Amino acid sequence: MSKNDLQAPRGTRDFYPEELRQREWLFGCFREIGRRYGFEEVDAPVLEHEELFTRKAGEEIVGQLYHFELHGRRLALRPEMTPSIARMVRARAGSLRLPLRWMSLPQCWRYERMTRGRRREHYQWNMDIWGEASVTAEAELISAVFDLLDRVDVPRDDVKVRLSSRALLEETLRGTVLRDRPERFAALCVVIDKLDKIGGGGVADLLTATSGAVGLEASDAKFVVEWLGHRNLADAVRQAPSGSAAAEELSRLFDLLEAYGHGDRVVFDASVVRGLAYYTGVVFEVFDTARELRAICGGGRYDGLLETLGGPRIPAAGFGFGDAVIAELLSDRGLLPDGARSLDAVVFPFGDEQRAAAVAVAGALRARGQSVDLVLGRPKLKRVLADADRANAACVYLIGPDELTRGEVLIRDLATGEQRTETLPD
RNA sequence: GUGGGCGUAGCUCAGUUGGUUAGAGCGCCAGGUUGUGGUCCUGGAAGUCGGGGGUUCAAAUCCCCUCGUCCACCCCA
Repeated sequence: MSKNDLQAPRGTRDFYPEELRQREWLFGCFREIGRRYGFEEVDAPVLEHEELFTRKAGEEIVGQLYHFELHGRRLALRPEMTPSIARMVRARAGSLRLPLRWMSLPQCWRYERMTRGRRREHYQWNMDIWGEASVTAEAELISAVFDLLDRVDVPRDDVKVRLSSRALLEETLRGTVLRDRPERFAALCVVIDKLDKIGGGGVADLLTATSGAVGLEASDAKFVVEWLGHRNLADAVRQAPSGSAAAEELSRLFDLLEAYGHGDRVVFDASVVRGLAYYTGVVFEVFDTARELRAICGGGRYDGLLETLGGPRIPAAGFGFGDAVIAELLSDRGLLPDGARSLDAVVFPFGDEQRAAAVAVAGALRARGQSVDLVLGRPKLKRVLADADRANAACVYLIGPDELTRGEVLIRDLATGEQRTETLPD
C-alpha cells in the first residue's frame, strides 16, 4: 500500500470528533426546522441502479456519476436524492396519503473538480413535498430555508432567494419558439442554465447548434436569451400568453412569501432555470448576497418526474441544501460552534478495590441519561482531573479507600472546585 | 484541463549568496513526593525536510519529474 492510498480519496472528508460534532450541530438544525414544518425523515441507499439517474437532456450531473458495473448490473452512487425519493414514492404511490412531507440528509457523490464549497462528496438537506400542485408547497419549502438560515444566525440581508418559473418560460415559448418541438423544452433549460458561465452568446450558440438537442433559429435563440434578462416579474409576464397560469402562480407565490414574512428576501430572476432536466415549474436558488460563494441551495417543482419513472403523475416540489457552502458561509462569520466536547461526569476509582463501587455509580448516572466516562486503568488522580477538565466534564466522582470505607463517593464540581459527598448506591 | 502559490515534528509555521548533530510555538509524554484540574516551571519523545531523479565536495535550500494541497481561470451545481 503506497502512501497515497493512506489518504482519504480526493474530495472526500474524514470527520474527527470535533468536526463530526460541528456536522451534527448543523444536521440538528436541519432536523429541527424539518420537524417544525412537519416533515418526516426518510433514507435510501447511497447506491442505486445507474438508470435511475441517467436522463437524456445532456445534464452535467449524469457525466459526473460515480458508477461501476458489478455482476452485470450498472450501479451508481447517488449524485442527488430526489430520484431515490421518487422511487420510494412510486413504490407506495397507491397507499401514501398525500400531500406528504419528507426530508432526508443524504450523502451525495459527484465526480468533479474541487473548488471552495464543492467536494466530490457532500451531505444535503433534502426537503420534498409530494402531492400538492399549488405554490403553497413552494412557499412552505422556501420559508423553511429562511427559518433554517435564521436558526443558524445568518444575518437576514446576507442571503436571498432568486426565483423564476420554467412554466412561465414554457408557456411563453410554446406558441412561438417551440411551436414545432415542445418536447425540447427540458433540453433548452439545461442549456440556458449555463448563462452565468458562458454568457448570452454562448447560450445562443448552443441553442442554435445544428448538432445540439434544441436546434433553434438564431432569432428565436435571441428571444430566449433576452427573456432571461428579465429581473422584474411584470416584464416577463407581459410576454407570456394572456391568462398565463404560470404567471398567476408566480405572483401568488410572491404574495404568499410576503405573508410568511419573507417578502424582502426573495427576488424574481428570469435567468434562474436550474441545471436538472426534471424541473417543470417554479425554480429557485439561495445565494449569498455578496456573491462570494456558490449557490447555497437550489430547488423547484418537478411534477413530471414520477411519471418518467413509470409511476402515476404526482406533483412535487423540493430542494437540496448542501452542507459545504453553508459551512463556508458560517465559518466566515464565526457562526460555527467550536465543536468542544462535553461530559456530564467522570467516575474514578482510585484502585481495583473501588472499581465495583465506581461501576455502580457510573451505572446509576448512565441510567439517568448522563454522559459518563468511567475511568479505565489506574491513572493518577492528577491525570484524571486534567482529562476531565479537557473534556469539559461537569463533575468528577471520586472513590478512594477512605470513601469506600465510609460508603461514600466524593463529588467534585469542576467549575467551582466545590466538593461534597453522597452515599454510594446499593 | 491551464496558470500560479504552497508541501519542513500531530498542528501552525521559521529556516536563501547551498556548508557542521534541522528549529520555535501549540499539542503530546514524564516530572515539580505520598489522593485534586484549568496557570506556572523543568525535562523528554517525535521529522524518509511530500516522493523520485539530477547538479555539487556538500541540497530543506538549485534543476527536472511526480504526487498532494490551495487559489485563479476553464468547466459546472
